[in-house]
Amino acid sequence: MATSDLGRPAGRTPDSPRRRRGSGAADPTAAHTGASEARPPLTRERVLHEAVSLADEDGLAALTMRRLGQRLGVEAMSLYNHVTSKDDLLDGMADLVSDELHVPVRGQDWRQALRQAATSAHDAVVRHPWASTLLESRSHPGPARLRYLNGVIGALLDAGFPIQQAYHAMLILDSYIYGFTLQELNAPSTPEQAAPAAEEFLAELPVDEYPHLASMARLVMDPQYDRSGDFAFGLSLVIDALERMRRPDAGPAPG
Amino acid sequence: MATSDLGRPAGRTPDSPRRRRGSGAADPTAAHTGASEARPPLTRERVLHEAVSLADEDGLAALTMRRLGQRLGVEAMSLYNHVTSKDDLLDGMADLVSDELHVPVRGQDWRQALRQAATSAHDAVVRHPWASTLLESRSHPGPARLRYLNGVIGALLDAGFPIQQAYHAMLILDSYIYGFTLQELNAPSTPEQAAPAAEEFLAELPVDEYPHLASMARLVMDPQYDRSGDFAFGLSLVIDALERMRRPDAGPAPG
DNA sequence: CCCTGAGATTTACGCTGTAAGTTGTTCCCG
DNA sequence: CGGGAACAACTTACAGCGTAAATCTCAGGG
Repeated sequence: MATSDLGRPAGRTPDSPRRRRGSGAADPTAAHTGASEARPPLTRERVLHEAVSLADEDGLAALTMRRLGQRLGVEAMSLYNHVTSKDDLLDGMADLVSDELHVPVRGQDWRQALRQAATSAHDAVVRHPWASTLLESRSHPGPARLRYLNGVIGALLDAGFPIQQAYHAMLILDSYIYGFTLQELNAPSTPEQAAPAAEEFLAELPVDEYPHLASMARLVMDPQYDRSGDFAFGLSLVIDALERMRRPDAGPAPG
Repeated sequence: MATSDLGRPAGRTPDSPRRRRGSGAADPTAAHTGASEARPPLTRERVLHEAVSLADEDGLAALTMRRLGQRLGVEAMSLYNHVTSKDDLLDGMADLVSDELHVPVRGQDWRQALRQAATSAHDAVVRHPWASTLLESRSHPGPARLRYLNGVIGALLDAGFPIQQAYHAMLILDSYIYGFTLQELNAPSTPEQAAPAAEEFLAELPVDEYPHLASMARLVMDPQYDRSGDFAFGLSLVIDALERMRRPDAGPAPG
């Protein structure tokens, strides 16, 4: 709900849609048709939110303009009054997800701040698995993503990282977050799904040919094994490494 | 060129294509039509290699069955004699790329071995940008990928990592490789492309709203700045962190 | 000689994103 | 109140997609 201005910085120069903002001040949902129970008018926000819901429920492949229109009680082509193309739609969806990320606030311990930011990014992508491909890959970052990036960099600079080190730190951190989450999404998540899948995998695997892989598969398929802390574990390892980059001479566990 | 048996472990149970291997022994390229200059017969390998070339040249979106058939001098439907579906084609392509990765050999220093493996993975994905999405996300890993995974795990176990730590280490390492490379691919690579793009980005960016992001953008768009060592830098940082995980009590720079 | 069977082809279907043209409604201005 | 500009929604159409199903081609074996 937070974001109320999408799509400003990316230029694009479309003809009509994209950004209504400066036009008036009137709430578009309070328009015309007095008490008539006509369907609520389409807005970019409504289109984007419905697209996110559709992708959440049925996957990104199921997000077609026709199906999206159907859910909004409208023909597919009507969507193009609020969105310049499907690509623009995806950009908007990506920024809607970016808006769910925790942006570090000044004055906090930088390690705590980064841990929160990273965890929120991880969680958001888990909530919206289809966004994994979109978040980093869209070449037109929206305002929410810009806010997030600016906040993370700010936290690093505040912590005393020189800008160059901050750049490296962010690169490494984002790589970990993004890469880990993508791997996680490609593995069946819930234990009741994972167990039979792993069973089948191991059954088909030529164990004598890939012995190390097999024993690791056995470890992972153990229902005892709790994977929920894996992300945080690696995250701490990475953040500790960054701290050591910042203060090379300090002891192994700085305070 | 190395791999000569694709697609064994994944089961699949198709009807006719997928694996010919045990059928005879005859080289399929030496078939019939004596000296006639008929086109060489299609094989799964030929189809996969041409698909990789096509994706390398024109991107994954341009890889359609019709265009692929065209390049092979054949109708689209003929491809289905050698590939069960487009998904199967993608699996095969992914494993062809996996075959370019360096598999650690026993007895080597584990840090050196992992560095080589990681670097080869990074380079392979840079060579085949379309593979970034495919490599980790295919749920039917081919033999080349299995070899790679088995080799990396073996290197970690040889180094003395308990299996659980090895699992964490591989998760973190793969996350870094995959995440970094994906980020890298989404940024314009060559300086002559990057400079105007960054210029435009900075020009459109509300600098007072995102000051930290702006100053980092300025750093990165500096033509002086050489990004070629960034991957190796982060990789060493991660590997050092893994070493510290293995030997928590050791000094800061173990050797 | 024809039969067989594998592989190439043809045809067809339902789907996609979206360009272009048409209709309908709302709002502002005189 | 009427006229007309804006614009949202609808309709139609098109080229392209993956692939199921039926058909055609032709070398090799009986």
